[in-house]
Amino acid sequence: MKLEDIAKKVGVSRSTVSRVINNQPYVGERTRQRVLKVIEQEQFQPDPAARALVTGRNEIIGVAIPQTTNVFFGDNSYFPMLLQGIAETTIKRDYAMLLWLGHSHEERAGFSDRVSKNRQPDGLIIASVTEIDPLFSRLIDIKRTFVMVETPPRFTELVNYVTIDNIRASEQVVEHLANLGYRRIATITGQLNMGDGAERLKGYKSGLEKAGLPYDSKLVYPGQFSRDYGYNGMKHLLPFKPDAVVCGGDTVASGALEAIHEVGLKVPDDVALVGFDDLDVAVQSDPPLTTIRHSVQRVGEVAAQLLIDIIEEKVQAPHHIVLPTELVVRQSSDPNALKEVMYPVVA
Amino acid sequence: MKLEDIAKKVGVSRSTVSRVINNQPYVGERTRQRVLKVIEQEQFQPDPAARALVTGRNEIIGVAIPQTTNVFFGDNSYFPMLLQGIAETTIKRDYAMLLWLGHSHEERAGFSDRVSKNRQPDGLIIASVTEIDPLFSRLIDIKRTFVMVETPPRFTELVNYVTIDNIRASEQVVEHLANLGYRRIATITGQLNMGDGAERLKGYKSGLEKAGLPYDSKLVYPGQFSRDYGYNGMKHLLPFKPDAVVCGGDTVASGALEAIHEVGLKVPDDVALVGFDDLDVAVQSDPPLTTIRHSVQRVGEVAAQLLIDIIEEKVQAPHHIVLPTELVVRQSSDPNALKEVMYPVVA
DNA sequence: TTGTACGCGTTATCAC
DNA sequence: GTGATAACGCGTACAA
Repeated sequence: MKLEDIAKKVGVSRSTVSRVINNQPYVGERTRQRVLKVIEQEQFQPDPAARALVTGRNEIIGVAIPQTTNVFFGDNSYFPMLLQGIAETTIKRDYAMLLWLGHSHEERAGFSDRVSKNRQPDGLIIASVTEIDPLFSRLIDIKRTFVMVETPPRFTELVNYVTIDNIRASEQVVEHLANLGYRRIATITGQLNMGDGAERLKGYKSGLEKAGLPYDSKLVYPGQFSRDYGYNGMKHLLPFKPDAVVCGGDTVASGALEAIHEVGLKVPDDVALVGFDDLDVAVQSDPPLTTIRHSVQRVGEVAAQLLIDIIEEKVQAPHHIVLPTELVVRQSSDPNALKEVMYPVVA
Repeated sequence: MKLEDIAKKVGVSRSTVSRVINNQPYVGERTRQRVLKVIEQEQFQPDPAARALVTGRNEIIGVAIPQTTNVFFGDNSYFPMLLQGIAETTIKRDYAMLLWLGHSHEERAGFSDRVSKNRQPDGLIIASVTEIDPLFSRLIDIKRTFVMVETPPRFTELVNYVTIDNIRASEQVVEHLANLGYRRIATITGQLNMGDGAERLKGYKSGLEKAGLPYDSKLVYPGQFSRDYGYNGMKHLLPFKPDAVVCGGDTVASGALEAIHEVGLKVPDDVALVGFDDLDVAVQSDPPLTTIRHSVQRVGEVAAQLLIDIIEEKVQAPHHIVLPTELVVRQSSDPNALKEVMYPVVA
């Protein structure tokens, strides 16, 4: 079935049918109805390739995640949630979503090539990009439309991005701990060549400053967003006797917790612990983790909205969006925090 | 830049350039080299839309996951791994991957519509489909090329699929427990209207039979692949005094473990516990879970290979592939099982 | 071995 | 309001 077949069936020309399909004016109401009826009858859908050839658009957005090893598998709910958010928007706006995943045993250049050479998507969302990622500069070079999740490593002003307020959130964490009387506040960071990791450290520092506490580099362990970095980081920090540890992520904190328990110390009595992201593991930990809650799903949703708006020229690029966060206090920092129920009880 | 521009630059015709690009014969070696050089210089890539219009192919495979609430977020590493496996193959075969995620607050019909009406992908992989899913029948109706992950709910013989040997695996679990002397072996199943869930129950039953143990419906709790179903299921089973529980998945088992601990019983002393899938949670549990190991990633990889082979007519449909599994014995069923090290130790 | 000419299904641009 | 016709960029028989 093609446009012309429909036209013949209705007794009008191709152009009229095309107008109806694309909701264009200059079609009589009666004609429009007759056309719509036949389209419905025949379950007709215009050929996307033919349409793309002439319009230059595919109604597809691409999503590229270069770092699967750390992000995809480490924080194992970050990624599905981001995708879910993006999907939410693509459904609403009637787009499809093309996905690229980086490979551990593949050079960055290869990934960058695959993604940037493919012209099928009308624009891209890229996440978890490090400072040195070639994809980033490449996309800028070839002037591809894209939106970053997290703050861009460079050209910050020129690039479209959606992120959460990492700096403010970390400041809040430090403030919370300082208010509870903690004085030797250490940190195990996330990956520092990524936007989120770097900003959370930045917030930790400015938080200390605002609280009037000294900054001590011995209390800073540069890590990555994974459980084993948390474990190793904590082992490293323990000799320096921190009374509280701010972690770059909840999985990091869960590793740190393991290390603390291993040496027989208690949380929060001996050491307070704070995560970031409010993943499942934060609630499932014993004790549950104080953390920063934010909606990864919402970030994905908004990033996709922004990208599509840019593609359809509804907003002007560059555009920056910073989404809010919320401090969630649990027992890992405050023994008096409200307890939450974990599972539904049997009736 | 189009085909013709390259042709002009080299001083040959469009067709010659096209032949070079598509590795066709009847091009002089000298000419071929000259063309390749200019293509390289200009970083030329043929317009995918134009190409698709004439070939009818896009080099895109679609991936559809209707059930995000349970599968996507519940078993939070199942999904990323499946995608990672599919991605592995698409990279190798030079395909791209179009992703559809179902929405909790969307009727199944809507999802089914979106996926089946989109003609961009050359074929589809569908996962986690229940018996009643309209997508399944729809795809058959419109004769779309697709490969299922898990055993299809109906028309099993006619549908392409890749799955693991769930039945044999469950039998092995029961055999293992019976050998250790357990006699009242209960089960908390996965979702029974999905292939994996149903087959694992089937294997549990035939396993009992082979072990010469009686089947008791009181010892079967029909659940879903999630932690709270495990918790509730275990609460329900406890009054019937099982001495071992076979769970439909590791997350289910981890919920069951919680319930067992809550009433002050010990694993495996009072009740043995076995999971399925060998997710991270299986190792992280205390005690670590005996489980069935299989590679979800491999399933994805093979499913994509099969699909692309079918698209390119390298194999004939329908085609069925069953991948092997491995029983991993840990402390949750056998106190004498070897202990594994969880984290790398600080140097 | 190379070039010519046509077709793929749609949208855009004109006339009517 | 409606209909003819020219693009869009590429693959491919067929002719040279």
